[in-house]
This record gives sequence, C-alpha cells and structure tokens, in this order.
Amino acid sequence: MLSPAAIVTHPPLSSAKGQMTRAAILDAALELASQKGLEGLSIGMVADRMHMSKSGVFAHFGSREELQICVIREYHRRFRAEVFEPALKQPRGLPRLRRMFESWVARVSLEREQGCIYISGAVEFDDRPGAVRDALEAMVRDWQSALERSIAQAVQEGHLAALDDAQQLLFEMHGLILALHHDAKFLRMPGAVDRALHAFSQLLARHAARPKARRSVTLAASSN
Amino acid sequence: MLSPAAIVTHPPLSSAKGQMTRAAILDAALELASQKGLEGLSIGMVADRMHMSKSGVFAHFGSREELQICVIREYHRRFRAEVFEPALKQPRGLPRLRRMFESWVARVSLEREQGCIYISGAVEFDDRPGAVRDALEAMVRDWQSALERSIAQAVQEGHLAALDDAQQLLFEMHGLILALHHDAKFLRMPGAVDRALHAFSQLLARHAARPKARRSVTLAASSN
DNA sequence: TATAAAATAGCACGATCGTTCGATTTTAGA
DNA sequence: TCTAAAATCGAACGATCGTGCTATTTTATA
Repeated sequence: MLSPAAIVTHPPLSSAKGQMTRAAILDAALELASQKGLEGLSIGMVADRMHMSKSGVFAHFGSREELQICVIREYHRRFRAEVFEPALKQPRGLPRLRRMFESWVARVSLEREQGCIYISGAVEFDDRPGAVRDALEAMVRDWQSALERSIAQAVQEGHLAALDDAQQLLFEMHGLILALHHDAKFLRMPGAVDRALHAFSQLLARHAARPKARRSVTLAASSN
Repeated sequence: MLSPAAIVTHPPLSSAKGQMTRAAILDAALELASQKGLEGLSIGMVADRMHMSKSGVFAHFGSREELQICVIREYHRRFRAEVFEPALKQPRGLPRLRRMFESWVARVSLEREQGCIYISGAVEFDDRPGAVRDALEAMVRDWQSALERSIAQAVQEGHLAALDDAQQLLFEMHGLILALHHDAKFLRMPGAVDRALHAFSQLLARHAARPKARRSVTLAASSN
C-alpha cells in the first residue's frame, strides 16, 4: 500500500512555488491590512486581489488569526529593514538616533493611503486579548527597546545628558510620531512633518549634554 | 375622511418615551463604540444590550451610519461637558489651558476598558471618506480650535511668549495625549500619566513668557 | 514519463451583518 | 374610554464572514 520508496521521498523543504504565492498573498494581505486595519483584513478580499479562491488562500495559513499574525511579522520585518537597519550605518549615539527618528517620520507620513500597522493595531487591540494582540505588542516593544538602546548609547557617547528616566525621552518621541500620524493622515494637515521634526530638535536640545552652566549656551550650541 | 380636528392634533413634539429609549440606545451604543470602535458598532449588539429587536433599534436612527454619527455627537457633547466646560471656571490663559490638559489626560487614561472615540475614530477613518468621517473630523477640529483659542489667550495674558506658530504647541500637546493613550491603554504601562504631565510642564516652560533679557534675546531672533 | 505530493478550486455550513416590510403592541391625546 | 399615532416586534432578504470538506489541478521527483 505504501511503497518503501515513498517514505524516503525528499521532504518538500522550502522550495516549491507554494512559497512564492504565499509571499504574494502576504504582500496583498499587508497592503489590505494597512488600509482597512488588521480587523478589516478578510480572507475573501485577499483572495479577490490574488485572483484565487478563498480556500486557496486559507490553506496557506490555516486561520485568519494566523494570517493576521504573519502580516504583523512581515510588517515588522519591513519596518526594521527600512527604519532601523539603515540607521546602523550612522555613528552610535545621537546621529543614529536622529536617523531613526527621521526614517520613522518618513515612513509614517509618506505612506499615502497606507497606515502604520503598529499605530492602527494598537488602537484596535488595546482591549482585545489574544494571539494577535500578543504578537503586535511584542513587535512594538521590540522597536521601542531598540530606540531605548540607541538613547542609552547617546548618553554613553556623551551626546545626551544622563537621563533620570530614559523612557521619558522615548515617550515624547513617540508622541511626536503619533501626532504626526494623526495630523497628516486624518486631518491631512500640511506642515505636520515640519512640526514633528522641529519638536524633535527642541526635545533633543532639552536633553542635550550640559556643557556649561548656562542653558542658553546649550540651546544655541545644540542647534544643528 | 379626514376630520378637521385630526389635522389640528398636536404634533408629537419631543415628548413620548420614544425619546427616552432613544437616549438609552445612544448610551449603549456609545459604550459599545468605545470598546469595539465605531466600525465595530453593530445594531445587533446594541439591540442585545437593550433587550430589543434589531428593527426596534434601527427605527430610531434609520441607518447604521446615522447611529454612528449620533454616537460621535453624543461623545463630543460629553467630552465638552467633562473636559472643556469645567476649565472655563479657571482664569483665562495658562490656568485654564492647564486645566484642559489635565482633564484631557484624566479622561484618556482613566476610562478603563473604554477608548477615546476621537483617537480610535481618527485611525479607523483616516482613509475612509463619508459622512461619519466628516462628523468625526468636525468634532476633532472643534476641540482643537478650542485649545488654540485657549493658547492664544495665554499669550494675550502674558503667560506664554508670543508664538511663531500657535499650532506647534497644540501639536506637541496632542502628541503627549496620544502617547499616553498608547502606553496606558495598549502597553498598560504604569507611569504614563506622570510622563505626560511632566512633559507638558516642560513644554510650557519652553514656551513660557520670557522673564528676563537672557533667553529672550535668542528666542526673539526667531520668534515672530 | 509515471506518480506521489503539494497547491488550489469548488461547494456548503452556520453566523452575523444592515436593511426592509408588514403585523402588533404601546402610548398619548380628545 | 376610544382612537390615531408612535413604538416595537418578527421574519426574511442578500451579502459577507471564517472554516471544513472533497475534488481537481499543478508541481516536483524518481
């Protein structure tokens, strides 16, 4: 009934074009989730965009929840590649931190018609427990800890004054991003990017390493 | 066929207990929308909570969209009553502005298990045109303009330095609220309220009226 | 090229959605 | 108390949802 040869057949491994379509599905799903939100992501709409059947799409992930989680992970992968990793080319400390913030601003404001899944997901899942929320929270915390590390390095390098609470700076940086997202995406306000960048420079000036006793000197010296 | 007296019958006006149940429906709908979001608000779930039939609930609003809009307006009414109006008892200028921010912080952080519809709605409807989005945007802009007025008064009263861009301060205040909402609601971080309040005081200090000649020289060059 | 496996399609299910419509109950005014 | 109007119900509609099942097609290997 089962030939010995059949048992020894090579496993599917990762080859096959199934992986190709899976990646394409993930791409379409990511786009859809960026528009309608993770809760608005439906297998039927993904299938339509892929010119596939619902069950064909479904088979690749096994459940909608798993698809949502894979979308989150894929978004995180791209976010890292676009915002975090390029900043590593900058010198440790303030230059790198600046670069991260600027790329972050660019990503949040630039993606027209596309929303940041971290931001929309946080609102959608703030009171909805489950695996999706857990995955989302893990990704957000990963990015925040990367920022914290960069802030700590800026202190080590002497670019920033020793902080009583490193998370305070992170908190305010994050606020600028969220305000930017709100004003640019929802209110369609021009100039939101400039406001975020300006506020960030003021924020850095406030935490700049104290060179002298006078604060005015600090402010003047730190500006660019 | 139609007696003259029938024509003169008093119109239903606003009496009737229909108004009572309508208000109760709105209350239940507001609670639901605060949890599941405006998009997650469904007539069926409202009907369940009200122990009514779907069509009974439906008849009061005529469409789901109208219900959503009424929910937004009701939220705005309560927001004004809770955040804006009490602040009017404070003296014009900085005290009143402070009070608005503090009440805002309290509302955003305190409502456990309840989300701010302004914040969640802005994310849900940032790329979805329609009457709901329009209503939501109108409410948000109304609140923001109220804050702008209060900021302008603080400048008039000499509590804040003349601002080159009054919206810059508003932008950063809003960012603190959004970061607070994110960290408190999604990440469940303790201390988020303190961080928001601390950042706000720093923000005010940056924009404080120039007391002496020292800093004012630097600022005067750029400001206005 | 034959064949096992992987990928995909097709169909159906129960559930929920907003909405419509006609019947029924409840309310309010003469 | 009678009666018109307002309020509410109950059932049904078409649509969409996630998911499970069984074919069928496509791929990759021996």
